[in-house]
Amino acid sequence: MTTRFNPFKADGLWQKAWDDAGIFTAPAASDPRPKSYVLEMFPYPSGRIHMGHVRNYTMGDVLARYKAMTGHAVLHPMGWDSFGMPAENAAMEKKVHPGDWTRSNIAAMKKQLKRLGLAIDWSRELSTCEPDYYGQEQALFLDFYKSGLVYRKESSVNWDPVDMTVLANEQVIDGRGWRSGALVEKKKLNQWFLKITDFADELLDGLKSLDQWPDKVRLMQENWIGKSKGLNLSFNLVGTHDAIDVFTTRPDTLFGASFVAIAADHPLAAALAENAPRLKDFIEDCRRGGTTAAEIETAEKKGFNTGLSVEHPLDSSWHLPVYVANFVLMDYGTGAVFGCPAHDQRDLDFARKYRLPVRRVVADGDLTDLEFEGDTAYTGPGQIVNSHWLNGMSVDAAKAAIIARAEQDGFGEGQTQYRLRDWGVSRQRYWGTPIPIIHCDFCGVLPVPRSQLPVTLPEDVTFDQPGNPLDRHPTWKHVACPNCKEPARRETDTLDTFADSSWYFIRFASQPDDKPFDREEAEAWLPVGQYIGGIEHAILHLLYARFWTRALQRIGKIGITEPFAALFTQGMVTHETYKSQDGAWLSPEDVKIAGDAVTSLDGAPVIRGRIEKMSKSKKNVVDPDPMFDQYGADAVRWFMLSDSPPERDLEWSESGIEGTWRFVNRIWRLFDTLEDGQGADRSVDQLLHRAIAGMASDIEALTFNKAVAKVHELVNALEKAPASASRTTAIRTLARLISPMLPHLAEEGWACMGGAGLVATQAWPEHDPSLLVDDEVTIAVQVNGKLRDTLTVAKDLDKAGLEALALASDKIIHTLDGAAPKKVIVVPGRLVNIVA
RNA sequence: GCGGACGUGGCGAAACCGGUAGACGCAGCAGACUUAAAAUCUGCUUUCCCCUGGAAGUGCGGGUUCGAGUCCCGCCGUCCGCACCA
Repeated sequence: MTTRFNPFKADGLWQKAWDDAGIFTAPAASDPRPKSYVLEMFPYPSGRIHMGHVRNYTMGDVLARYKAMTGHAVLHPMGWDSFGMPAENAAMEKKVHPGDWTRSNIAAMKKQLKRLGLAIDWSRELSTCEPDYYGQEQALFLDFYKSGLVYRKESSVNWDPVDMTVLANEQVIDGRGWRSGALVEKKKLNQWFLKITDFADELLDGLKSLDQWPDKVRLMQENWIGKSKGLNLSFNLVGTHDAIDVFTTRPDTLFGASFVAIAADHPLAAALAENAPRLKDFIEDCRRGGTTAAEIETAEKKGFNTGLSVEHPLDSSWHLPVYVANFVLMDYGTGAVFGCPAHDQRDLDFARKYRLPVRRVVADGDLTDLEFEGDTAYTGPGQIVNSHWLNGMSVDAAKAAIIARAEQDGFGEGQTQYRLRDWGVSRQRYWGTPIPIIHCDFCGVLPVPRSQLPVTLPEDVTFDQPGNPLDRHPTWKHVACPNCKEPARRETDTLDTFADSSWYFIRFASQPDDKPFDREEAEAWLPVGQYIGGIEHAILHLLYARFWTRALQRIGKIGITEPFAALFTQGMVTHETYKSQDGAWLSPEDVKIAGDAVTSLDGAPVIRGRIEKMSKSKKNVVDPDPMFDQYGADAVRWFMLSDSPPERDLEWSESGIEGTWRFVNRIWRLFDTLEDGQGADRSVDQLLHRAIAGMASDIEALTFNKAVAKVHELVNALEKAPASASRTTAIRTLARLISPMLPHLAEEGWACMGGAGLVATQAWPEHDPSLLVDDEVTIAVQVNGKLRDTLTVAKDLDKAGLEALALASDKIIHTLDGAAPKKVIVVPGRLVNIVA
């Protein structure tokens, strides 16, 4: 008699068995087996896990379990990225302490993750909001400080005057604070920076070595770093001894210059504005615009003629007007440009508007006239024209020639610019790592002595008024100066939470009490063998982590350069969205779907929205707990791995999970009704060994959907196969094959079939290569490239034999209808194509 | 605007180096078992036609090739990233 698989019993039972046996505890770094460090991006403890987490962690889990079965020493840890704003928002809204809120979220999510049956070494669990983690981060910060990788500088920030806080760019919506709705101001504050720009070239070059990263991510980082080579040159201001420094990547177009433009924030603009109210108004106008993408896109090129002129560096009698222009950025290059309208679209727009000369200096094909027609700048390659001694050169040769001349004559020098800026890490917030610095009126800025680390956050804080609770805490910031012992103040800024996630993978590999990590132990595990996470971290997190690792290398703390050898970015889990007539979002639990009609539970019509990433705000989230209750962990895991390629989005569907539940039970029936068969069945042997080989390569390539299909094929065949020793072996082996993906079912089946020990600790089965090839193959016979017949032949039948057989086929004779073949192409083992 | 990815049945997809398009799954249809339902099992399921067969077919239009979903050129569409970066 057959039974149904009972996940409610099996899940807990086997999870406990794994825990008791301690099989997921990573071995010591000295373990001689090849190391495999599998890591998924650690979660922010928002409260509940969602299907996106489930998908992410299931993928990593399959790989970790597979690696263990293939003889690797596996490190597969989990932790919590637990500092950050949501905890402070919760504190304001719900009057709970950020620490309490965070820790209870962690407890709830950990419970949910455990239900998934993940092969995680929980003994290495870490949480970035705990002093044993952030204290070590402070030690690293001080190491960087001592090595000159940290500095403090006045910098302008988005300031919300109502909440009295600094806002990140993404928190500024249409120029207003996302929470308060107040108009955001630019404010100058002293802020801490990490010198990521010191590593700009290395971070760029290093991308080349990351051949197991998606090209897309490497390209995004390359663009983000934004290296460009050009010339820094000076334009002397007519009638003064001052000059305007300009950066250009097109020095070859210098003879096409018709104006110089400076940014509204340029010091010269500010100086001129003091005596020119209209210029002052214009500068104000520039500052206001340009906060949103839409505004920038539609922004008109606008300028203000300062009345000043500069000398052309190659001809001092040639004077160019100086404008303040809204499209020139202060924080790129020198904050000033020269305009060559014929060969730059922005400059052309500007020149047409202010009726400035447009001189062609690069030939567009046969077009060499000095006067440039039209409103589309020519930015392509060509020969230099109308440029005196540069004429006839290519663009590249002219660039080199001008740079050489500039350096020789002293009006400029070749330079490389980066879009990348230093990493501002100061946050005027409570729930983050305190920056371990003391400000003394007499001794200046001093690091907190090592013996006083960690600098812990005070517990008794309030969130009932705006501003940083650390700053207004009655006692916390008041300390004695470590140098002169006079009263001094703690730094009240905390570190950007991206700092926390920039080294957690090192702390996972090695977590001594007295230092951030042990070098030898960390190097034994690192770099991470496979890192898995969302594409949304393609730039910031991954770039900061790469920087942090290099910084540690530079100061001699670690010997690795790149933290993540292989990166995989998985797709999102999506779900249809629903809205009621009055525009409120409805959760999938609140709607009924009957065919095309969707109604709420009480029958009111519902508007069907787009399929979108699951998010709380749109209520299209599906909580995994009820799924575990109904189907068990394995059906949920299986669904997450099925159908959609892992890098693509996966649409959650109720019918999909039901299908996986049925399949789980079909496998169970194979295990449950297994009987000892007699005799070999070569076709079953072949199927099994093909599945073994195919699944191994699919799992290694993370194409889990294909591995799933192979399990389906094997199971379909085994259900139909007559009893034989081969079938019995195949079903026993199946338990090992599914163990990475369906670990609970595999254990239950393994035990039910009398297997010794835990299937999770078994070796991945070896495949016999001789069983992967057939003795007979089916080959296609085409006439003029169209399939007309298929033949089943011995696999090594030679060309002549194939040709003869093909030409003898009734169907082919019929198709040819007496015509003589002009040519016959034979690909042994594949096809015969007859050209008639 | 710049950069990138993608486009295959009703749906999710597969197709390795250019060699039998649609494996596998979902949904659907028909049947078996059942008093009935659930569960399970069997079969069918790209479209069209003059249906023991044949034709067309991988967003559209061209090209290379004995042969193109796959390579090349040009469009169209969708999605993503960056965004006045000199």
